[in-house]
Amino acid sequence: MSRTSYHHGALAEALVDVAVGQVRAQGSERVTLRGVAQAVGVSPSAAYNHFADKDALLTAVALRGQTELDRRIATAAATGGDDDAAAIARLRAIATAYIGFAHDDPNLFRHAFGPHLKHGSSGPHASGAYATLNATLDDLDARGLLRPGLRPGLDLVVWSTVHGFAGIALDGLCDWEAGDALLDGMQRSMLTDAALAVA
Amino acid sequence: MSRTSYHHGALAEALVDVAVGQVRAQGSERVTLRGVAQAVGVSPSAAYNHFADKDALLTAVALRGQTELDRRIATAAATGGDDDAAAIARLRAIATAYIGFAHDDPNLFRHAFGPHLKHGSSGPHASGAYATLNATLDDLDARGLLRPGLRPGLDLVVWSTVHGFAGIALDGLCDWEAGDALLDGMQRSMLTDAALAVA
DNA sequence: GAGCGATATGAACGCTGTCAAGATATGGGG
DNA sequence: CCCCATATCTTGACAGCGTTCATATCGCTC
Repeated sequence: MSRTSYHHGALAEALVDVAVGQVRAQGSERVTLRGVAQAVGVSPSAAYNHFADKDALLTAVALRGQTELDRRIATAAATGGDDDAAAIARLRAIATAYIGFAHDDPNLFRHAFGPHLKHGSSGPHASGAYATLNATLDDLDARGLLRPGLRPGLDLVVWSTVHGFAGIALDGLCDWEAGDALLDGMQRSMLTDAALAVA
Repeated sequence: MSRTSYHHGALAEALVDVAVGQVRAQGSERVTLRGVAQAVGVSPSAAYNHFADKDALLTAVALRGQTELDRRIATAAATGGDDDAAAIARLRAIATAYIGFAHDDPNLFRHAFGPHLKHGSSGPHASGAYATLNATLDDLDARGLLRPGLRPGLDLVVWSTVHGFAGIALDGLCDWEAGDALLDGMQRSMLTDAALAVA
């Protein structure tokens, strides 16, 4: 960080920081390369020393969004004790965190998915959030809390359900309050009667 | 429809038609008011006699997408006979049609949801597709094919799951081929063992 | 200290959405 | 039958956008 204004020192990071803020505040569609550069206090063309084009910058923003989602999921999964009730609560907490991110940060969530995503590995989502969900479901299955035969493919079902609800609520097609009922319904469909009694 | 080129006669409809085509082909982000006008053979500002701005035109396109989705769902729901197996197959056909629309027409599907959607009624999706899904689930419940206690809220769960998978596959986060496994898992979680045997 | 690569600037280009003013077609009332 | 009010389309212009290119400046190495 130089005192002179000519060389910034960490322009790339600063640009992404500001861009994330503007995507959050205005939605990715309204974000302008020129506007981001001006907010950083730099000329528009300076950005091209660090990003190939505007899309590259927005891709970096999308990646930040994914990271933030992973962080929220990890935090949610790290709570509770070791008993069956805690295992069930953990799944619920993960799902709630996912929906909560979409609710708290709608513009960043929308941008984190969508065309700017880089699908490096074709496998279902190489991110940490998906691994966390898988581990949580494995735990539930090992405890015998999952209805028999349901575990295979359940990760994708749960992820789709939560992700789909986030999108639907985000589009104003249903109220966020319906999220609790959704998770209730999801749990009723996958847990054993004994597990439901514990939960 | 005049022979002279000055008055078009049905510009509004023509603009939406072309705009739908361009959204389909290039994605809504790349569609240009000027490009649409030129394709129709009209000056850019002519569009402002029929639409307040570009967003209004894109909203009309989104509505067309919703209509197309409704049409596909209705077609899928109109198949099969009156026995239990047909009722189950109907649910599957609806879900497959939903995912199929996203797969066949990714750009239009993406645009049909998202910021350009007009959420007139705050209730969950006033469209025909949602009513069709509800009726199908009611039918399954009346036949006793649904696990007890699952019906309330199941509409939102199923819709979220299918919609979420469409979005996930659309983003390249998992393969479209996983759709069958997803629907299998969904059915396993909601149908009775007897119903699964019939299916 | 000289020079060199990385980094930032400024002006320019073509494209975009949008608007105001003028031209033209259409349809209903004298 | 004609004429005018009105809806419709064109032309020309404006500001703002992403992007590029030539130029200027910094900071590091020899």
